[in-house]
Amino acid sequence: MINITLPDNTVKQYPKGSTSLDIAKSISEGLARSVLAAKVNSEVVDLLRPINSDSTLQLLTWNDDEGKATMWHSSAHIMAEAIAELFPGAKFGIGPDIENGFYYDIDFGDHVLTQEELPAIENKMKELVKQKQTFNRKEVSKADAIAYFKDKQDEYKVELLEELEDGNITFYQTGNFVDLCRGPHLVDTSPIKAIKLLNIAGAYWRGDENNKMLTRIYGITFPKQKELDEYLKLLEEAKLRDHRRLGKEMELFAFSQKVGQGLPLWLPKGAELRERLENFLRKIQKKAGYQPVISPHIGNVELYKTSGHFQKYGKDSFQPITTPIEGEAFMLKPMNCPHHCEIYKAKPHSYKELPIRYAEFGTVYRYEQSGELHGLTRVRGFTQDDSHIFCQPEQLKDEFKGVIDIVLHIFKTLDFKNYTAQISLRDPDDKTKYIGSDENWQKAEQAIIEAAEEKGLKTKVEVGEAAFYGPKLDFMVKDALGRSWQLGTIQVDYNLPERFELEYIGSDNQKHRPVMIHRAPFGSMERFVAILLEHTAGKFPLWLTPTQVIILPISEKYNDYANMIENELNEQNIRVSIDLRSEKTGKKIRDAELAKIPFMIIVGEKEENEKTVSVRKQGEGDMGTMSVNEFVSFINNEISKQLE
RNA sequence: GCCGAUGUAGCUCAGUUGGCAGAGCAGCUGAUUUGUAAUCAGCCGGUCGGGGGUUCGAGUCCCUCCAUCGGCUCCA
Repeated sequence: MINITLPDNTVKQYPKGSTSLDIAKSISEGLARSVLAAKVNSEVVDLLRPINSDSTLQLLTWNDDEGKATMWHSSAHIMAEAIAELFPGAKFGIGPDIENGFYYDIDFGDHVLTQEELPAIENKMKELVKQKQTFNRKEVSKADAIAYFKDKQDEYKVELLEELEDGNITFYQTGNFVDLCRGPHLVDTSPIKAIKLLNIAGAYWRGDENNKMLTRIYGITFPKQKELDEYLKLLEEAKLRDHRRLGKEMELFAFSQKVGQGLPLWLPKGAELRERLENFLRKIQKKAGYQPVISPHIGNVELYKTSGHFQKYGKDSFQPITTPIEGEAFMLKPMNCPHHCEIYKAKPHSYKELPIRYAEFGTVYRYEQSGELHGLTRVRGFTQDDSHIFCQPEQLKDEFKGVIDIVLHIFKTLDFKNYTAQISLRDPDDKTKYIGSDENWQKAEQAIIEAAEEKGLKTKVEVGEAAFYGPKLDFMVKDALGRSWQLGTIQVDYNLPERFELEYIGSDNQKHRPVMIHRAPFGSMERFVAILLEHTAGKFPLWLTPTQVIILPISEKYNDYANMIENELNEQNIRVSIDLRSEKTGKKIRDAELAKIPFMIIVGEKEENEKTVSVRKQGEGDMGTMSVNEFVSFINNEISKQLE
């Protein structure tokens, strides 16, 4: 007998060699039906894997991420099986589960798979699932495995196999389809009740753009049709929150083919909104001891050779502008740091001045690949809420923590709850991508890790994601469709101060090198506004939204009174508009609701006689009648609550 | 940049085997004077993404470029 410890710490005895499924059955039939995989001693395994020694066991169902992952991974196999039947000769790359579903990368040879063919694959999958096919695990030797896939002429699997260690290789078979796979998998296909193949995309084999591009098919499965329907509805609703759509509807920004792709045009309402965001941060920065600076939009190529950016990105930038006579070369500013370094150098500095914090809403231009451009989140011209902090080495950690505070304050004010704090470190195996000494990298990475830890941030470490001059702490936030975007960023840099030979005079009367922090709490105004749009579905907080109040007179008879209220609100710095059309009130309310204006003021005979206003809150309805003064203090109170 | 898809009025979308470019909303004008999510009528609005080709004739077929969308790659 062996002892099995369940999640609630109860210990039960089972015969040696019992499977997780046996144990599930012994607990309840219902559990046995819904269990998808098992976590035995923190390893997720097949339900049919025998357990031979005392273990902890967690039975994984659809409610566990690992349970979902197992089902989706198995679904990827079934999709591959369906494709192998429908498209003989198709070769298979990799087919993992992902956050929402699964994909498989497939080489269809000369055949170009179209969206129209997906239902046929889906139907085949449904057919296979109905057969209640089992997932049969088999351990194979490396030589046999390679021979099998060589025979099938599947060079992708052969390539994968050649990198695996012998004695560690397993196949999984469903029906006639055999796949190289570590597992785990479902016992059989019966939990898969609803299937949807979502889209087709190209993907480079092994993620390397020098390799062949395979066809990637994304799909998702659920244990209930209802859950699939709900998921598809969610995707539809996400489209309504797309910032590109909302930005157009709300007249915040636009693009023009004539101006050029990736070059956003801020419309009046968007420009004002952005200004409010900038002023919000300016106020915070002023309090935190930042000083504004301004630098030009172009800089001599020599500047970027000094910083190292030219060597690293010169080829992929907008190419230098050359002067007609002297032949000097200037680049469109792709980042602000080199300029700020030169501002620092404009005069000698004492240790008593440090930290020096230069801040600039700096517009930069980067030649992003055309396929990468995406609304306001990835553009070729954008404005960073940039700052560079120059400090003594011993001040670094406190400064870094101060910046974390600013980022968190902004996220809290704008209600970003689901962010990931990502520590991006250098890839120690590929140092060619980076500049600077090992010692400085070590110090910089240590500083970030410690500061994040001391601030109690839950962080995720990504190796190889650092900037070429230093490691960073990035705040990642998801858009409506779940795609992750970097907003705030804080970076430690020992390298640029060296390259620019920055100095300060220490208390010992000797020259010392400052450490530099690059930081942008919003990231860029463009991307931040985009993500904020998607999070709020265009219903910005009151302090930020373009129009706070709209006045709706019941009929033209009350236009004069409405105009009077408008003037009073204007004088109180409330952003107010007025709907003087000769439409019925219901129509005016509908339009104001759709325009996402937070408050409507409705005035007619009653209000004019009583010198009051009727207030309606967007999305909620009638709030009753009050005086103009009461309304103004109500609004101001709401705003100060949001900004505290 | 790569793979695939898409591009018709400001927006959402029709447009038959190639045969006179349409609707709703928005906008403008007028009527109406309205009480908490759509009043009625009329009018305006198009190089069918650009260019080239096939054809008696192209929104429709072919080529090419551009832009957009979904991914991949990249992201200072």
